[in-house]
Amino acid sequence: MPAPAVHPDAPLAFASHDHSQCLGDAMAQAEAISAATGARLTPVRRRALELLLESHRAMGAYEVLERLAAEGYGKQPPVAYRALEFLVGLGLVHRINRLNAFAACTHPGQNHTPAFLICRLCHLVAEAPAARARAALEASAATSGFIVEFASFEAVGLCPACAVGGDPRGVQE
Amino acid sequence: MPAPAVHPDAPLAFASHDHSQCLGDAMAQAEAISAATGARLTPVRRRALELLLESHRAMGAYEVLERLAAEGYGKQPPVAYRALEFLVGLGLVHRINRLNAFAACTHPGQNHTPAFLICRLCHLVAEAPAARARAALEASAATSGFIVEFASFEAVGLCPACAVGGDPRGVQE
DNA sequence: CTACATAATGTTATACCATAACAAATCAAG
DNA sequence: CTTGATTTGTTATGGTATAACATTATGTAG
Repeated sequence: MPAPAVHPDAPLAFASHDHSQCLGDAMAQAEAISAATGARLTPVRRRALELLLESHRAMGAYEVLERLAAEGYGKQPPVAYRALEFLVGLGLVHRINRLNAFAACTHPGQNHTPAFLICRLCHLVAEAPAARARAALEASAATSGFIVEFASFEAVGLCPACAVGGDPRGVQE
Repeated sequence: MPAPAVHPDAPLAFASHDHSQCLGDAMAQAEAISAATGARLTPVRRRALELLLESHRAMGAYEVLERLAAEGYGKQPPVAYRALEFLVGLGLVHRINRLNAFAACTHPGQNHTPAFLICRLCHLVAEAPAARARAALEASAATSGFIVEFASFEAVGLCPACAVGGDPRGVQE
């Protein structure tokens, strides 16, 4: 799929909330997790995470790169991809395959299997708990002897706001 | 050929089975679905589907293209992408986002929400029933007022064969 | 403190995935 | 047969991602 079909100002969560606090919390969590695992949350990595947390939406790697470059970091793709890879490895950021994009985890540290809810109209993306879905998937997989190591759940549909607003013709899924 | 008597909701790829029959059945289904919807299952489209059915794996668009080109069809990307798009539209082929690849549906025509089980060692892909997982996801989404229209379930792990063979150091993906 | 090993950053170059836009061929219907 | 829509094919381009290597920073053992 082409470019970030990600809406410029689409927040990551549907509900309004204290944004600066959720950012602070997440960064504190990131610090803690990094420290606990001995991983180094270097300036680029930290900044990449902040960018994702601030925007509260899914961003393409090149979009992250653009912002990092503007702040004096490297200007080539690997700069962004490596920072994102690091963050994904620590569970601080999730990759959304359907969008070829990345989003900061809204509740890192917790043992969770996230599901992503992608609104096809406003492109808002939210993270929902998927523990039960994962259990069901694992059960289904076990029937054929398959062992699930990683599972991704991505849903396309209508967020609360767009659902009430009617359906101004499909943007497709 | 009439609708197949059986297509138990079980992943075919991992189990041994009469491959030529499963291919034949699927092609018959494809014919039927095309006819029913007035869609034209032209030679390129038909061949693209056969290629996917034969390999029983997910294939990238360029891999499909390569094979089509070798058989005298067009040599440019849109040739493959258009055939695949057509097949996806009819539900005969699924797109696997995680792999940026496509796999033939193992039981087309049936109303199903598929989950893809991707072996990280041998790269075989099986389709497993995900009705319960979908129900769980919908329930979770409903909590935040989100309406699920399309859901994708993709699991990476070990297929039965690779699981017993031990873990020969990740071919990973 | 120095020297070494390791990890992180940055670069260039390239590969892979996907689509837009247009021309030619094909087909279905009147 | 002619018309209009669909399909196939092309060229060209754009978005996504990684390999490979040079340089710099960091941590650690001596």
